[in-house]
Amino acid sequence: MNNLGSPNPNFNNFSYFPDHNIDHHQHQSSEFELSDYLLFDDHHPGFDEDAYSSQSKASSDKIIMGGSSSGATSEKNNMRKMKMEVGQRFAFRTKSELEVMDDGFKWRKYGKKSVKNSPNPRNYYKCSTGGCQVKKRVERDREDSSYVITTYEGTHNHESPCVVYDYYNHHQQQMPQNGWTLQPNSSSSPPSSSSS
DNA sequence: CGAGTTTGACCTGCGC
DNA sequence: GCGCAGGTCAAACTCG
Repeated sequence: MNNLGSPNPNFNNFSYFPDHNIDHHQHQSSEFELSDYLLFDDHHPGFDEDAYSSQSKASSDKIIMGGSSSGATSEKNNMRKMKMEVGQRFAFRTKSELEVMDDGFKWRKYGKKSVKNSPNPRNYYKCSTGGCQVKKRVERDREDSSYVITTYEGTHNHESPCVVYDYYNHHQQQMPQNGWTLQPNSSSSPPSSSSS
């Protein structure tokens, strides 16, 4: 993984661990750590999480890159492509016992698939905020099931609900600190408020 | 009762 | 053209 340190500027309200914290060979204390992250965007088609997580070539990348493909596509097919063309993709790998990271957004699970060559199923989530088309895929690393590979696709068109919480915290100081950065769902020790 | 999850079916693209 | 694999849909189900 060589493209570390390229946080996606379009990924709203998403914070990144600094490079020196990214070392998946030195996990010691925390039950969760960000180990790797990848940025996929229209200008770097070579970086595809499928290439990262498997040897198989995926079709979704082509779908994103190619706005209009064959032309002989059905309306439904076009709809699919439109849905896919929601923005950038960003994948990262974390060491965590929990699969679902609480990144501050509200996700709705819409599918689950067993993946070939992987004992672990892949889960599909959509942002449940109305009008937001961001999706994410969550699956365990096939080579080391203690790692979770999360792939985000698209850009949120709204603020993270936890930003509201942060705002509320600053002004009311009553709500429990709800760190919205990468953290396991049930974690009670979020990284200290990351918003400056 | 509404929101979220589960899960089997369906659709599409790709490789052979 | 066929089969496989990945991704999505949607009805049924669960939970608060």
